Amino acid sequence: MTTIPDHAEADLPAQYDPAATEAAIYARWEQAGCFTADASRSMRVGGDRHPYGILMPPPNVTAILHVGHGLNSAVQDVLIRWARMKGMEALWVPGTDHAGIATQNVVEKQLAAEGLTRDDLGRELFVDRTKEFVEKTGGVILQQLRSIGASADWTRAAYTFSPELSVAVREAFVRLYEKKLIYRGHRVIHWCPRCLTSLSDEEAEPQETTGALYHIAYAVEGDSSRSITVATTRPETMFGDVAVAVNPADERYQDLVGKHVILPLLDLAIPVVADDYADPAFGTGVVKITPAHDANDFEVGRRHGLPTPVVIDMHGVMNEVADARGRVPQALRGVDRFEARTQTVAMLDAAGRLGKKETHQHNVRHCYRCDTVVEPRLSDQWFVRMAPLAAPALDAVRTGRVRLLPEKWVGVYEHWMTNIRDWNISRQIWWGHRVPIWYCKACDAPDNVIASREDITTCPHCGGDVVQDTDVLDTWFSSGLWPMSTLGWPNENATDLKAFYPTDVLVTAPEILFFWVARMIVFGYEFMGDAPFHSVYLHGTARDTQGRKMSKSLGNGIDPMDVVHLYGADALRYTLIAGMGLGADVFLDPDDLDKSFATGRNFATKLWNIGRFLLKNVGDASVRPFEDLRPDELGRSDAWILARLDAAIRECDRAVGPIRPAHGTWPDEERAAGLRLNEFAETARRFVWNELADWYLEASKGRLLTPGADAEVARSVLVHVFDQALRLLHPIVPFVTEALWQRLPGHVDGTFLATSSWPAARGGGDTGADFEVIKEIVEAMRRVRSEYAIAPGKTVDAFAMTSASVRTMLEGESALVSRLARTQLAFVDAVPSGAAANIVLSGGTQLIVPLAGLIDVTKECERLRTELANLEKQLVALETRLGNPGFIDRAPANIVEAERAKREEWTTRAGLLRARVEGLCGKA
RNA sequence: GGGCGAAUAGCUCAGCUGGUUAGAGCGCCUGUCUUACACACAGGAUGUCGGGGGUUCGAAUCCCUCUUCGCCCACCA
Repeated sequence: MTTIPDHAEADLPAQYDPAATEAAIYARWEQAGCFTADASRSMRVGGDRHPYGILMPPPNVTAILHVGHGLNSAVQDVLIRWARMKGMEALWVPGTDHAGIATQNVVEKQLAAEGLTRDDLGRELFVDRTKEFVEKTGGVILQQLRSIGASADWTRAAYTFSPELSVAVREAFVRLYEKKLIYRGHRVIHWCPRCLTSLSDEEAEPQETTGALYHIAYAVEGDSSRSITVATTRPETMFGDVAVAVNPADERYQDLVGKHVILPLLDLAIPVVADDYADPAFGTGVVKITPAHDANDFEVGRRHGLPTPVVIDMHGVMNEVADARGRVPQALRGVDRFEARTQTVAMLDAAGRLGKKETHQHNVRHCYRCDTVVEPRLSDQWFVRMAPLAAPALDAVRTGRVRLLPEKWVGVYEHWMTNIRDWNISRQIWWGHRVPIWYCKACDAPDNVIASREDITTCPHCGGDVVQDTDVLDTWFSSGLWPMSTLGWPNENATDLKAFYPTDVLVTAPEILFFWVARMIVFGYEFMGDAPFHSVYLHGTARDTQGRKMSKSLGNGIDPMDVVHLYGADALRYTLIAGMGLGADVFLDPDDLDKSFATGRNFATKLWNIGRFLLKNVGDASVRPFEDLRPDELGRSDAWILARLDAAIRECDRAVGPIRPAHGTWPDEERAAGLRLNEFAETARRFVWNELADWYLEASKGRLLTPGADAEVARSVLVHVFDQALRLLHPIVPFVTEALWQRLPGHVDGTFLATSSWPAARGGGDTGADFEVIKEIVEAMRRVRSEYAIAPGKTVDAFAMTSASVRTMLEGESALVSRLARTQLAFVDAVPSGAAANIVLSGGTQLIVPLAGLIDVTKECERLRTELANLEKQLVALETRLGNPGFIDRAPANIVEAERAKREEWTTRAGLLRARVEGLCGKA
């Protein structure tokens, strides 16, 4: 570990070495408690500061950091560091998710490697083993987050399966149950035959699949000459058929309604029912009804009072599971569903019942955790009644209590919320919060189902034995409570809860808008009576150069830790933040990290070198306090850089945006304001690099080398401006800025940039216009030098023809012009004769550069003529506009005024240019 | 099938409620080891703002339409 001297000598390496500094800096931040929020300082509990809270989307406890986490955390860290510097009591709650199915799958894989299954261990041992695994290797990601600089409050790290959070889960479940918002339902749900659990609608992901549509002929009972044909993609489910349905309006089949058809292979008579569900336009217009294996068929079956034979078991294997005696042919029993499909088709073919087979594009749902094809299955599950809960959550977004950014997600959210379906929250796995429901074996009254906040062993009604429901809850049920449970809910008097709920911004990926975000809002209203946050920042995805999502399976991912080791956390953060528009994807090349992260790495190095320059040229002798400088002491470049700093501060503030809605709800004009972190990064970069480094530093070199009062002013301004720049950049690149800030002259031991204040614009004062003129001359002269390929070492003479005031000013800065553009500036009252380049600057100043021996007159004339032609073309367009009566009448006065002023300037410029062309090249 | 969004420089994107000669980063070209930085400095080139139509004094910006991509939702067996 390297220690950081407070006032380092100037012999720092030319290249920033993040590895040597980052870990040490982070350790010092953490030791000093920089990131630990003090709830008592929140205004909500009588403190002196506005609270500002962010809740980390808890990564899976088994996860290791990938670039998506990096991106997500970088955004949050920029915001929380910014809020902290803004003087708010900033709390970023980190934590992990026990991730039910995902974690269970990992442990099952380990067991499989040992030749074991979870059943070999039994429930209790399996849960113990998983717990042990999680304790030992879980939470690695939280450590990794430190190395990318995440300034979370680790003293409050939470875990969705901790004892505290388990209390919250039970409380929420029981309350909802008591309000009859949780109920047990017997219906067809999505079942993963590999994970052996049910899934919510959101967890069963549709994938576009090319399948086959098989036509099967069902003979009409009592009329062997007639048959009707059904079309199905899953022929193996035919053994569970209890009817065929036709549309009541479909004339083709009207006479068959009420009659029976013979189910092939089984010779079973099943009724023909009329139901609107059958679409006359699809396939043959006849649909087979398999209530136990299709959610829609289940509804049809219910409407018509049909039985529900189950012919596929929990493993996705054909079997007579329930109400299905004699329905599965002997040959198919115990056969996997896909193999059974092939065999069924062959059997139908042999029986002469198979019609055509068409290829068919359709969506097949897959398990979001293991990608197995989901099987619709009839079973008993716990559901949350969503419609009443969704209403306030929908309203929150509509009224602006909660804003979603980018706003395109609002429509998606509203659509989902208005068509919301009940949420299946029970899972038939072992790793998770056990459903807090017990069944009494003995008594029936009032019913035998007991929901309890405490574990119970006996029935509160009859004292008999009870057994707990074996299901666990959907992992998203506990995540949905995250904003409350991490702050102490259900203890409504918990200080953190009072101090920080509701929080401010939630940063996450749009993929989990419904899984997580919507449910947090729902629970927030149900249990706390308010939304958990006022802004949702939905960021994009990390993609490779071909636009593919980075993923483990494709092997196109980038390990953020590699980037940290190679270029540092700041390089990673800056590259991600600067490259990511609001909601836009980030494109990186996993095969060329050097190129991908050059932006951030180069920027960190640039900052480092500005620091080196400062330390070398300013030294660590005491510096006049900036506040003591009088306006008349400031040089032209000082005034200019201070004005630019003010502008940069304002632009950064505007980019990050309003902290929170002023009155609880976002007004329309602020709904999309702020959180433009890429604009923030770009503005800060432009200021530091293109203004501070490229101009102010260059302008200060001469001054610093000449001891005296002006050098003291320059030292003071330079330190002040760099200090402010480091503050502006700290949220994005915390390490290098902290390392440099602590080396600034006057740094007080034990203080951190991380907990210092955000810059405020000073306002008023000199706008730095004088320096702009100098800048323009330097730029013009550099162009001339480049254009005419003048040797770099050679000094050029230039004559300026300008107003007396500008002339006086320029005379005072001739040394600067000389140094920056290697130009010897003199003044004339009239354009001298002879070959020369002539440049007209804004404000009418003319620069005449004699180029005897250097200039190619033909080329110069060519250039001037082109310039003149372009200008004249623009002027014509401008005249047309100004000559248009409609424009004068309708356009706002200030626009018209601006256009007139422009005409004036361009006309003058064109005149001068024309004269120059005539002088140099003769009449055209 | 329904809904939403996008199309601007070679690439990734800014361009806010219509109004300077449409911008940035990266890339590209030309010079330069100028005493903080070659991970740098200086200079430069590049766009019928997806096509067509309309509204307007004025359109990259608003409206319609077409084309092409993307996203979300959905029970079409």
